[in-house]
Amino acid sequence: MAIVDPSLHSPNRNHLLAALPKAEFDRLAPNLELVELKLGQVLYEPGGQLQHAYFPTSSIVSLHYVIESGDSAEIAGVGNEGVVGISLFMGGDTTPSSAVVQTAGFAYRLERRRLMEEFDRAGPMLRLLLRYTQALITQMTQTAVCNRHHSVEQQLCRWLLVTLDRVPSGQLTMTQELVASMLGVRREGITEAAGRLRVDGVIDYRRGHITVLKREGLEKLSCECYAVVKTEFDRLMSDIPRVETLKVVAG
Amino acid sequence: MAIVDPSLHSPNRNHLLAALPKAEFDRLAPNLELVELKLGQVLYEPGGQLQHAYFPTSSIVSLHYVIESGDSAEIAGVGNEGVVGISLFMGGDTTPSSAVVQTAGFAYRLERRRLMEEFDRAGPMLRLLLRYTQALITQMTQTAVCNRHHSVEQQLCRWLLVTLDRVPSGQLTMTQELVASMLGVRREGITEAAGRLRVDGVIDYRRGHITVLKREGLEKLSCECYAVVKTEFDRLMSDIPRVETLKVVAG
DNA sequence: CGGGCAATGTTCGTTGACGAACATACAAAT
DNA sequence: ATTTGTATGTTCGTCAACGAACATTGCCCG
Repeated sequence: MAIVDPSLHSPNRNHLLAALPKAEFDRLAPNLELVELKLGQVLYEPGGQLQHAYFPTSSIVSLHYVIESGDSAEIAGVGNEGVVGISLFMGGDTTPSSAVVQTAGFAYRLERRRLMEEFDRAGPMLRLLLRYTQALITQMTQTAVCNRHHSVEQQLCRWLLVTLDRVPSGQLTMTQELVASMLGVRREGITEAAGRLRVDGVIDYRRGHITVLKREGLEKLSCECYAVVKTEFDRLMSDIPRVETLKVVAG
Repeated sequence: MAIVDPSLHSPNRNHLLAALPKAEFDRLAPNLELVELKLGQVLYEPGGQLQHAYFPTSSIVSLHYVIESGDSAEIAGVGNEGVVGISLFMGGDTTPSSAVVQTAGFAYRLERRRLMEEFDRAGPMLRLLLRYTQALITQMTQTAVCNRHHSVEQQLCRWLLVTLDRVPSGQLTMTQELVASMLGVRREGITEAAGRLRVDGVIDYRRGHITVLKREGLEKLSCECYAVVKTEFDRLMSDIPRVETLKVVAG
């Protein structure tokens, strides 16, 4: 049996759960189920009925859209700052997009019914989730304009920065093919852009692994979209107190 | 003094207001203020504190984003099916985008405070606004992927269809320059695409006016995005009963 | 330790959109 | 009716991204 660092598996590694007042958190805690998300796993597909909301701790989930031609694009990403499944409380239960695990890891999931019970109390949980949804909208908005006007290289840098924020080690497990699918561009386009970044000493990589060497380099080459989203995210989520010292409920 | 058809100025020409149960509508009605929105008028700008929500009746408002280079793109449009100012109730009060009047007309506006009073009752108004926000998210999502993968001509057709749904006459007051700014492309690109559509007999136009002749033609040449959004919109908003026969409160 | 295969590298022609520059023509105002 | 400004038309060269085809290389697994 593997020895597991409990801090890695505490619900409060997810910022939303951590931001809940104690009363709300304690109500939810017994219903939070730790699940392991594997690379490529699909949390929901277009039209599928979503049964759980997922609060990532160490995993990253990509909200992904596939069009008729087979081409696709990432609409937004969700890491430990957010939750997958906003359509549960926004209404409609499903969306035309899908949610795919982009980086393997863990998440806590909460049954649709439990989520709605808490949401319908119209208390802190509702305000928190709506505020987060607004931040997610900012991300989507920026993605739309970024797709229109910025180059593949700029978008790659932006994407690496966002991912880096969620993977503090800077060691990404990620093929160029996968990155290309996220950005909705050709794999060759990523190969070329990544090659330039490597020559510049900004990143290094080998088969399925990308290492960020100079974060400032990415920031310089990225379009403004990274900073805009980050700033807006911080503004929206900052006045929500982060509860740092929640005790883990002992099994 | 101009004689005005009162049905044009009834709040229930806005689908959201019309969908409210009588009790909720009656509470809000005294606070709804009819305003005329002029072409190009800016309802809010990035960072500006939004003071009212706007429920369009005959006007169309474009949620618009301008990047550092000066280039821009439309993120979504709001007509009489929706409301401008979701950040008021979602949280944050403002967004990095702006709202610009794309087609002159009327709207009812509601003070931020009044809106929040009703929203905080956690009744039908909350559910309605969240459901609409989910539909708006679908629009933004689709715009993001459309910007990545579809041609200017396809996007023009999509945009004309959306606008046509909000302007039943099919007579749009709109320069190519303005359309280009909406789609975030060059004016010449619109000239060329529109020229092809005219040759095909799908549309006709003259200085600042576009007339749709064959709607089916647009549907054929448009990308899938129009249909996806429309279908999803209908799904999300259909189980919300439309109140057709609200009485106008006499002044 | 040596396949075998997936990931990465490289090249080529093609294309859709861009940016700039300029020509034309319509509609509103004098 | 003529003017004038703005909307539309047209044509360049340029370029970033595409699609396809193929070469190479690192890593896992037998």
